[in-house]
Amino acid sequence: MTTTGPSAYLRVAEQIRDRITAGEYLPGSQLPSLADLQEQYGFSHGVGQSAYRLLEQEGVVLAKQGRGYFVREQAPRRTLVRRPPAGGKPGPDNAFLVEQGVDTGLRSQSTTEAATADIAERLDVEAGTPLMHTSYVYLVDGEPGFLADSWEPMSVTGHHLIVLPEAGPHIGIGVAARMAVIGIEVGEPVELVTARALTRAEAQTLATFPGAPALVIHRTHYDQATGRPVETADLVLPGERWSTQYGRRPGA
Amino acid sequence: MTTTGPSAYLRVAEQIRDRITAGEYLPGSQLPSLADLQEQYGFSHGVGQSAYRLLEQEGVVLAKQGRGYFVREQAPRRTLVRRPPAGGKPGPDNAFLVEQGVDTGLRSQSTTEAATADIAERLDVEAGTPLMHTSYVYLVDGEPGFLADSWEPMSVTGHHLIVLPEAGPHIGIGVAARMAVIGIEVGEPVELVTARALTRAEAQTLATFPGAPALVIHRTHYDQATGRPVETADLVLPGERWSTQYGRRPGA
DNA sequence: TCGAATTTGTGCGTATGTATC
DNA sequence: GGATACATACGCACAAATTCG
Repeated sequence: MTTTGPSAYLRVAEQIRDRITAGEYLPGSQLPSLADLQEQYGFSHGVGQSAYRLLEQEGVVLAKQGRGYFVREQAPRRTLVRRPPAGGKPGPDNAFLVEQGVDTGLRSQSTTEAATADIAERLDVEAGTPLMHTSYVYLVDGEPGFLADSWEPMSVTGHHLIVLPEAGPHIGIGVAARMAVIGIEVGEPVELVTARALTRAEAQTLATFPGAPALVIHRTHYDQATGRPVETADLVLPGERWSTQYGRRPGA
Repeated sequence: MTTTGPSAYLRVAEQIRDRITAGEYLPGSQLPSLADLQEQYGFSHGVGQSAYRLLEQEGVVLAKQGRGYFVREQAPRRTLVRRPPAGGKPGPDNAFLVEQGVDTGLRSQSTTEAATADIAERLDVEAGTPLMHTSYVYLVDGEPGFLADSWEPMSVTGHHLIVLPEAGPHIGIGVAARMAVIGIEVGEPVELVTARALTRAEAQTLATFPGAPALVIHRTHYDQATGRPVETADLVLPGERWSTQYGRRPGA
């Protein structure tokens, strides 16, 4: 072909997109494999891959390595409430989802590590200070919903049973309650909220595409008596599926 | 090659990144061209391009077609404080920037329009209700910093001098103060925060690229006496340059 | 004004790696 | 283990932007 129209992968992408919006391919169903496209259009499989990657970035299809490409079904957007009702005590991050009757779960893994410069500054300690680092995957309806990473200085919790946030008798009760067990009263956390693109690894566990906009919350809890930080965490929420709420409607 | 180390473009990227962080390449200076890299490392120019593209996604370098690659000089990230000190009255959106000594400005434009379904729901009115819609561009150091769009039912402010938020004697004092003028006491606003990609138009006025992750805040003010919403707004902040803070460190 | 040289961007084929069934 | 599927790396040709003579 000498016609110098839009390039091959764009034409392929458009045809597939049209078929999806026309309802020819239904949400959740499998799309033609790269080999199918190669046979159908005559281009190398890289063309089909470029087309699918474009549609993936548009949020239209989902790639599963070793299985195939699928029409994406969009989950409803959920809201994470970041402030308890006036006078209430803050619970774990998924407390208000549970309240709303959403089925939630949790996977976590703890390791000890040395503080990076970034985390050291947030916890007001020297870089290299020993920390307990816990990674969480919050599940919603059995699927990964959002991620969290928490860091606590070993000097705060190291000598107590609660040193492992998600083991022993104090599972899933939230930072404030865990700290209360060892006599530390924490106030309302300070939250720094920003937006960035998801990394490849994050996108994989969250079943989205790399580069998707995400809400990132840097949360720090302070000891109310001394004013010193006792815990800091990063919450990573895919922007497409989540919003977070600060404040409550009066009378509601 | 049977050595299965990290791939070529990752090694190249790491070396360049190290040189930048070591200060060998200074912010704003030009980096080796793809041809230079090709000669230096012996790979095809695609390897160098992949390396630079990775560094570009990390925000470390900036590509200018036809000119070369440059070490990026990053504007400092600014923080928008979304809660006043305890006991204080909320001011306009840029109040805390002014407090921090940042040079801010404002461009705005008001029109009357009918409520869309989306905005009608947020303001608890019928779709089609007449609204005053005001678009803001907040300037920081003379450059567009973030965007805001505000909607108020004409039934609330229409008979008063304050009907135009940014004209007359009540310019730039914030929603709470303006509403106080007509005898309406508003409480702390409810803010729904999410992340999405910037549209082409937004990216243009904010001097970023379309698709860049942005923080979007849906803010609603309620009349404390009646509980009814009196104003709602969308704040759009490029994620790369902004974070928003909720809560304050105790004692700070 | 124009064209050549230089620089980055895009499209696409091929080989190889890795996950799934 | 083998077949199938997607992912990554990389080379090359050509396109587009910039600069300069």
